[in-house]
Amino acid sequence: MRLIVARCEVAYTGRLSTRLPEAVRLLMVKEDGTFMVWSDGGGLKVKPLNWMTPPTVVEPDGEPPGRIVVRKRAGRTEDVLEITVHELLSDVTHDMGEALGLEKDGVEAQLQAELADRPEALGDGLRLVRREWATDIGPVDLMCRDEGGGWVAIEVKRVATIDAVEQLVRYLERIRLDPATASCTGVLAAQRFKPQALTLARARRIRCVEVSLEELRGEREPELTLFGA
Amino acid sequence: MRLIVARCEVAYTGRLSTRLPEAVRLLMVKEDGTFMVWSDGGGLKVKPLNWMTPPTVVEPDGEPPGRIVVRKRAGRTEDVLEITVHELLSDVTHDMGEALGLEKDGVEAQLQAELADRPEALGDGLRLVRREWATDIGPVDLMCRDEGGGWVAIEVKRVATIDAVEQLVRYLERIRLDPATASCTGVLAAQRFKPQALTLARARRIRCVEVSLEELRGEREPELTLFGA
DNA sequence: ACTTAGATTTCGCCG
DNA sequence: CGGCGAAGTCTAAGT
Repeated sequence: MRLIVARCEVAYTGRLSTRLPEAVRLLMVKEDGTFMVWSDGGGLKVKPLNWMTPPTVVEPDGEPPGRIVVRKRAGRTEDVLEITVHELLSDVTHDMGEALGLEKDGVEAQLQAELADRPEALGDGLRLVRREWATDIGPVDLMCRDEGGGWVAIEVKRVATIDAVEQLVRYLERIRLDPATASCTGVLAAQRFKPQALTLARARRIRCVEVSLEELRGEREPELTLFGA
Repeated sequence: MRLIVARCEVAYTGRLSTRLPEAVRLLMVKEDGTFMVWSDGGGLKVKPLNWMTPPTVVEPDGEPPGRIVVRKRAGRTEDVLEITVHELLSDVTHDMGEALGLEKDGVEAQLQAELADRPEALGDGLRLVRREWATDIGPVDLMCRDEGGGWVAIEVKRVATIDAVEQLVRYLERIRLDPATASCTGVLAAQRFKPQALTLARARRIRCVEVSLEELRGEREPELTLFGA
């Protein structure tokens, strides 16, 4: 990885056009060809001011002179990042070797897996029939049956937005076309609910259940929050 | 800005839990308190492996010893980034001073502005009534009237997805509740249309019009593409 | 190669 | 401060 600190201006043209006035910035060039421009503040926090993902071509390869140009083919057009260097303050390269990937735990997939193991957390007597139940517009996360044998389609989200409600409604439309599942009801399960989602869900007769990984894993008492009827 | 290169392991607990095995990585600490962990490759390109946005507390402040802990209050819980340093390879700080913001040109706001100036690009005789026409669930981008005086609600997107169609349909539902605009029709304008969006738009009787900034600005001939009827 | 959906999305705007 | 919607979203997975 190469780290260049320089007083410079930056111009980008591609999907849009941007310009950065002269200031001291960090130019970060990763081994894979990723190129990024960072400032110390300026509103953006975790996102670079400008960037280009591989495959990139950087000119020139050697000492940074007055100008660095990064290019990339993007369909029929070309993306160009043009850096005018006014003063070079630092230029170091570090060999960082191989890096193993990031292990994650707690994303939506885990939530779905836990709910598949304990569907009763979403309603008394619920039994799992299938994960990823196919419809012709995509799979519903969980398909269950309740105590009375009724079908229940379940959509799982980390954060439930208005779009999640619409998505489940679309699935239900399709599922109910089949006489065998014509009376299927819908449940939206999420760690967090946006108010608009709750409002729309009520109008669409979707039941909402707030869940948490800790509770599902039995680390906490299940203080189930049910919205709507 | 402080740049630390070190062989280290990283553990994060917060909204989820992650772990990074021992390897050489870049620790980037911005003046505003943003903390990031970078590797040279590893799949992720423009996103850090781990990060924490301000306000953060970093312990300790001085020389990085065997351990660096970054903390942040996040509602009722706490986010923690714990870095075990096995070997310090570099630790430099650069004063980057003030940096002016990024000037952008070509995003959705521009597209909406151009269409507000030339609504006829979306249909013969269209005249703008108001931008950001308010409904009780949010504003429609453009409200127009056609040659016959009929109302036309227009949603502008850079890329039109199925969600954009749903959004416009929700607006139309509300607009049509008012007898004065009960016959309002809908137009979805975008630079690019996803196939699913076109299919759903046809079913929902939303007209789709492909537009481009260049054409709207008169830099190219308007070779209008109309989808559906 | 293209499309779809999730993300510790991030980020800006407006209430 | 919190909700809402755009983003050069980015990224991974499926087709």
